[in-house]
Amino acid sequence: MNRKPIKITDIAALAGVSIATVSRAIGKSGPVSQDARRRIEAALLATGYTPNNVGRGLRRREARAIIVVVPDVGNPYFSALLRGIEERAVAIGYSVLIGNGANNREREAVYGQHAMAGRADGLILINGRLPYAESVVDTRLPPIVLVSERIARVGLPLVGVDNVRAARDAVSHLLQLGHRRIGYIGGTPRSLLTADREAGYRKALAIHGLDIAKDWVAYGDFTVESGEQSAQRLLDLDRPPTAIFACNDEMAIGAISAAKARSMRVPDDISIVGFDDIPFAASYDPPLTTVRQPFFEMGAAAMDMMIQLIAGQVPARRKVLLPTELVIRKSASVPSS
Amino acid sequence: MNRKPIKITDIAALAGVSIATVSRAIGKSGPVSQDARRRIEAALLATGYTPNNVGRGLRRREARAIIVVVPDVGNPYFSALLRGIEERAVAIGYSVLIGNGANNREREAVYGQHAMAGRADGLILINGRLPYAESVVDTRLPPIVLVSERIARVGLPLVGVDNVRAARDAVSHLLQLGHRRIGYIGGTPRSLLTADREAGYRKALAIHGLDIAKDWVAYGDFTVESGEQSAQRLLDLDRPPTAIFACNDEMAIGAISAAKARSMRVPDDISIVGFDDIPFAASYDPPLTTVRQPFFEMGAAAMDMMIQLIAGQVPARRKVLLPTELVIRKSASVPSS
DNA sequence: TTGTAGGCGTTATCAT
DNA sequence: ATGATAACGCCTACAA
Repeated sequence: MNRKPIKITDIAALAGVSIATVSRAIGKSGPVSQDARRRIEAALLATGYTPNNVGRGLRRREARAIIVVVPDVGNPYFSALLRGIEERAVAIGYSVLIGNGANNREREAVYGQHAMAGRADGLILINGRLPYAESVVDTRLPPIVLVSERIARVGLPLVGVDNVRAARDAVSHLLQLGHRRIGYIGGTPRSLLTADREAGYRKALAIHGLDIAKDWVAYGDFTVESGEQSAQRLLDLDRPPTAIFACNDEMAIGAISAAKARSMRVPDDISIVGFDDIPFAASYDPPLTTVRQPFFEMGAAAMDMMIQLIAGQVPARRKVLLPTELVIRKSASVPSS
Repeated sequence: MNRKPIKITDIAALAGVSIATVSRAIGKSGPVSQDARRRIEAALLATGYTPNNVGRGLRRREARAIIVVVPDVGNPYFSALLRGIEERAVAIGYSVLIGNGANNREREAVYGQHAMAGRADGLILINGRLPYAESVVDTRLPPIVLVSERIARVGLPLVGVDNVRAARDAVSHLLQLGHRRIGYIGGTPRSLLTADREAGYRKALAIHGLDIAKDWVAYGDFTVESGEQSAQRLLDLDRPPTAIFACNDEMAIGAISAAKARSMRVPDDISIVGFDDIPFAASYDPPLTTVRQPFFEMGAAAMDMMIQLIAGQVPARRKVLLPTELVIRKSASVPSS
């Protein structure tokens, strides 16, 4: 219990030099004689000294940490993103603080506070919502980078994918397989993700000159259960779709459940395509055909952008769109009818 | 880009008092007159001032943050754990730094360094491995709490479950259903988790006076693929087991895949039980019968213990074992043969 | 090449 | 009840 940290003074005493020299030696921030350097390094080794981050941070006016606010750490979708961020952060000696928004505005606001209290030098938001009143935007906040979901009306730097295009490609795949009646399951209607992917869906059908029955579009809330329920609605129609494009993999899995529950085979009786390619997509039965988002790369790109921003540089692009890839597995095939 | 933080001096000037009084007012650490308090609060409101965490940390010699080292943030298993930790941490104004060990000793060591650099007041380890040489244990490190996996030979405080007992209960369930030939798929052989759960498996069979054929035990590495391969080995036996208990859900899912691949029906032709109850266990086909670990509660308990440790208190118990629960879904039933 | 000293923003001690 | 002032651990002019 009686931890007593080693301080720069201890090293200085051991090496028989001043703390300034030690600091210069450690930070390579100034000239140090061979002789002094040798003795300092010996002391360093003997003690295992590591500079105190708090003292250093105070002096340098930085925290060397960033906060990542996610809507819910429970979502597997974020883990690869976090890995990407973490990978880059660690490389330059930054820490990643995880902020679990818990889908809750107040909880998210806590991290805005933390940022303003100097706990972090930057904020990466993965939830499409600002953790503070918009009025504060330009004053006491560190740099902010958005990932995945843009925020309406706010021109913040963003790393994401082209959702419209990706959705269009996924639905085009279904069309090429021969489907003509294709349903869409969106997430929460207000989400821009839902809207963008729906736009892509509509565009693909429009290109083929196909009309969309109003009944073919249903909205859930990104959960497996909501996907199940939405699919039930679509399947209950008089002329149900022969294929469904779901806005994320969880809902696609829910849709498959719903189909199986009424003894339909996937993909023989109905084709289903998801979005994200979460870790479990490949292990599901049938393995999910889905749009892969390059989560790791997105996280890395976001952190790279953040590093530039923190350094006071203007990033090359304020909007980085990474390519998606349609991963064709077994949940979609030619229509039977 | 020209953020200029508000400092305590600004508040003092605005309120017409000394910084000492402001500090007392904010921290409720001393007497402040009604009048002064009113003026200070007005200034606080007007500026939106938040005390700088770094300055405070330096003075108070604390970081008000803890580091959680996980083997791989990509694993869904950890997310609920993180939520539990985060929930408690946030309640007392602590930050959670996430340390992605990436199953890599060097990467893990980084977080030991961070801790020693005063970046965090505590270390929660979820990987059964120390992020530093054992020789440093008692010197410059903050309090440590282990979660889930104990570390051999090191008497650190632990929050987990009774793996032996939980595994025994799961296998007993299989026995009660009527199975007599039961296989076990473990994780990496060196892992204590693997060993403990295997011990429970053996104990259950021993109680029933059943012998275990050497071939019935296979080891993977906790991944879906390894579960698939291990199950193939078991299924290839002349007299294959009628049921398999897998050390975690991923491997159980892999085992189900393997069974399906050879046109066996689960649970009709073979019963499979997992461990963990990860989010996807319920959505799989068939929904997985598994041992639920109370991850959220484990995280919360670990953080509670950490809070005590940081406060210099001796925790009530150095080893907290939380109850597991066998969740009976559809992947195990009475044997057909 | 080296050391002294001031300051980063806050809290705590000690007079007043 | 209040206000100077001295730390906290580190870095960096500046002087030597």
